Amino acid sequence: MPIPANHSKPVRQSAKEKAFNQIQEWIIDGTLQPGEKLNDTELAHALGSSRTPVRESLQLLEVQGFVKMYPGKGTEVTEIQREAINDLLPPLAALQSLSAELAIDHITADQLKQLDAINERFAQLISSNNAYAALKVDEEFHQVIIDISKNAYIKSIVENLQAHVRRHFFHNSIILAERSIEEHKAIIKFMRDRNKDKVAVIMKENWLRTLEDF
Amino acid sequence: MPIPANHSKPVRQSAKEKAFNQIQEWIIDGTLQPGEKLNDTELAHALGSSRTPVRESLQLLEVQGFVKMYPGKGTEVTEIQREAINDLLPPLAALQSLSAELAIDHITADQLKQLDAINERFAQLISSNNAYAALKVDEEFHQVIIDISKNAYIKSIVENLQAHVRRHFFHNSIILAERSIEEHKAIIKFMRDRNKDKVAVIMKENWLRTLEDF
DNA sequence: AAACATTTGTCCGTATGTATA
DNA sequence: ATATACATACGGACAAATGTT
Repeated sequence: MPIPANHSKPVRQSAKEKAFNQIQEWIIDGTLQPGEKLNDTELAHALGSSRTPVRESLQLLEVQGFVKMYPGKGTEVTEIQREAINDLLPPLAALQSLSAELAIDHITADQLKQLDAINERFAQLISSNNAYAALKVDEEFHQVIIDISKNAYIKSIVENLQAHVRRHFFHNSIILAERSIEEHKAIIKFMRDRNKDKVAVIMKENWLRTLEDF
Repeated sequence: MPIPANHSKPVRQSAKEKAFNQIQEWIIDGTLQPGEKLNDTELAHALGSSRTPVRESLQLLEVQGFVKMYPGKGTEVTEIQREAINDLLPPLAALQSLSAELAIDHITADQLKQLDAINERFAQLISSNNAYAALKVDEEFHQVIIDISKNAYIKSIVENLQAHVRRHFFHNSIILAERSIEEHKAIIKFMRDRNKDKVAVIMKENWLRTLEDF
């Protein structure tokens, strides 16, 4: 009897990881509303675990800025102001821009083609008005560049900031404009040309324009 | 009986905070060596607490990149390669540079004077070869700018990255050159002139030069 | 292969602290 | 102001997982 070869990842998820991922998702998609009070006993019950994994997850979520813990008092989901995006995008733009510059030192022809392919998918989702799927593919595009740039610090910081962007998407209907398609093409072109200055400029614009589009 | 007015901060430090700060300090100053295996029971004993606060602290330290936890196996202090500073400084430089630009929109005359004063202290510590104290005052200089820029995302990210820089100071004897004094003066000048482009450039240089000085 | 030793992961009870009546 | 109710912070014990002999 042939055993299925693609047992992919028997990633045993610890109760803590499960709790973390679930609570984070609930906060991002709005199931848990901004300002909502979080009771660890309740959450533990809802997740079928004890309070410990919930508590540990909440602490990690606090570091990421999704909840605020008032010691001895309570824990609540952080508020989300529309204007917070003004604080969020500039550092994200700066790091993505830097990442693109750094990626130029490592990028291969195959990887450039991969970026082309991702941007194709992105374009199709935009034209079919599938906004959320488009956002996820946009994230993928930028994550590939970050992986290529091989900088673990940037990678983890950007992952965190992008989670916040995703939350704004749900709450304040951020949308990605068609113009991003062309900007992505330009980014790929300048990376192919090994033009650090230009790729940095356009990458920054690509992110900051989201602000102007409000 | 007059009660001392400077009861400074009756900051109730929770056991978790105490554990976190102590362990982080031990890692940064090298008391806990890179690669060292951490046993939470031992640490708890050393800190006079139970495993819970230690465990929670270790999880936060993992997010910050100071330890690595292998589920079910063990926890160890992350290695520190001299070359890691090459990954660390570029994003830090980019964010500090951005922060200086943003600060220009808010900075007051008083705050500019405050920066002058800090740089004076910095210069004295450099000339008296007090390297670690100089590093701390340098951090203070940049933290003031970050506070002025009023961007919570940048603030928390930079705090984390600076903790790593401090660790490199202890392990690989990073030193701050006298040239930093003049660069700080230039930064203050350009902020006074509200010249965003120039302050961004010199701020970035101020951080990246640390790399070149090796 | 199986049982052991060690360390982490989880559970839950209790103490402590905070807010409300 | 005191007491009461409630949620968290912490502690200690048990369970699960890993590596070893």
